[in-house]
Amino acid sequence: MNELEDFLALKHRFIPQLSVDCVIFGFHNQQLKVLLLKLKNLDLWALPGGYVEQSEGIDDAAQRILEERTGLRDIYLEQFRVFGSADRSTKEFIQKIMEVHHPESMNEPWVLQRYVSIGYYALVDFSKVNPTPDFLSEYCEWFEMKQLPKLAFDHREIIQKALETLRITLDSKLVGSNLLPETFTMMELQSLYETILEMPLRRNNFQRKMLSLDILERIEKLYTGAANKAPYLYRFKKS
Amino acid sequence: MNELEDFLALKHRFIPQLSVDCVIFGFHNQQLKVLLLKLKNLDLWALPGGYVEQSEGIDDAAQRILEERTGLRDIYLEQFRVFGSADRSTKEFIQKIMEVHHPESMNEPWVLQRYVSIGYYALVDFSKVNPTPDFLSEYCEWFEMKQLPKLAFDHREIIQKALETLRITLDSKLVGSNLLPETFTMMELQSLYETILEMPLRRNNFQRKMLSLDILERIEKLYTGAANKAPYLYRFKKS
DNA sequence: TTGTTATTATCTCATTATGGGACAATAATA
DNA sequence: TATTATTGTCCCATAATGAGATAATAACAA
Repeated sequence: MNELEDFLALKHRFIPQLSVDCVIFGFHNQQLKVLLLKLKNLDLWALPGGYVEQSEGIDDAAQRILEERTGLRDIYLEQFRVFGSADRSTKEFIQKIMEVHHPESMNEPWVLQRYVSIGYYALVDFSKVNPTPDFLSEYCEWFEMKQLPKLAFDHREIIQKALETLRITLDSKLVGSNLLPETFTMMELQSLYETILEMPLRRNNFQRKMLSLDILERIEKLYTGAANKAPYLYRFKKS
Repeated sequence: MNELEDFLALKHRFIPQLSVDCVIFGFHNQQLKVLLLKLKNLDLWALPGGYVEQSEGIDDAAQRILEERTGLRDIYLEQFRVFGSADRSTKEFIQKIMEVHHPESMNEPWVLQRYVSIGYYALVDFSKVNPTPDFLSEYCEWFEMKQLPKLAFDHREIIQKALETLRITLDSKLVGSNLLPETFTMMELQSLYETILEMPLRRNNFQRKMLSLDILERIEKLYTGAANKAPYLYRFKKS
């Protein structure tokens, strides 16, 4: 547990009582997924998160945390809300975690304090992510939004709010260019929208709308071997 | 300066390095206004702000700050962004303030530290506000958005971001019911929208849109004494 | 009383956007 | 060569929006 001791020793490096939590969205097999960490010795999962260094901007802190968990740089990132109700991180809960990990540090006031957490959501290309646990966790895995495991603190609420924000900004933020691979079919783009919005869309009208935005380039056809007309591949115009 | 000493003595009451800044919008004489504080002994104005108590939710802290500056309770409030770049509050700047106020406290590390600030915007009925300075300020006054004075820190940027957020959420948030008095004419509502959006709107189409939302109740006519047709008064339906 | 004037409240019509069905094109397979 | 499962378009009814035109009316002037 040397890592943990180092961590506690370095407390002056960080802004106290302030954390950053990241909801990392990916899209795979027609489903929206979230990257989560399994906490060591506990039957609980948590969002990738961390603290803000004294000389570090909050967006930089989020990018650093994201890079550590995914291996990716310059990820698409949006601050969406601060979670700071008085009762969100109960001492009892943190205490439970600390007992298992490091009984001596139970009285360490720093980790038992109440935290205000800045919520970010990130959009990543699922296929490019290399999930990496941190020193508090054993695994780092993707979960379907529909089948989230038991989550620590108010992390379920944070994920929910992130999704709501994503829905609202879906049209204005060109979400597809971050969640899909370089090239994709119109059907894949549509099913991404359908998954996020949780509602069916009409093929014809969706295509009309997307093409009218003038943000897509049509590339060659994709021959999948299926017994039907081959769909076009698209990519987002870079501008 | 006893108040200031009390304030510094009570530092353990608050979450360190975290502040709340409120952009309080009002509407008067067809103009959008912001409530600002004149800092004592400095040619600078600042947003109403404060700190979060250890046992207080961040929204509660914002409401408390708002009540202290306006005398109003249960104000309409939205969290809109966190300002936390590494260089936003330079030590030099705070030091300048402290020199004037209280030379002994210059070395007080607490107030010289870097701050992360949660930005809220509030919508209030201009006519009901009783502007009240805090212990760091001499005056508390309304300013037109178009004629802001010299502002401390990054407060001009904070105000700008608040206005942008207000514009984007204008349609979904029924802004009028918070910025206008109980009853108002359609023209007043329209000029509120025009002021926020900074663009002219057409009378006929604006009225059609507003009435179609089914959120307004038409009351009696307003006889102003002007030599023309008297406009109807409206109020927002309560539901 | 009877215009006159400045607004306010509606109406109308063209244009654009959206919802929803229909149909032709086509890649593999029978 | 016909069949099948999709994909890419087209068309039309309806709804929303932009923009001008017209009617109503409160005070005032003649």
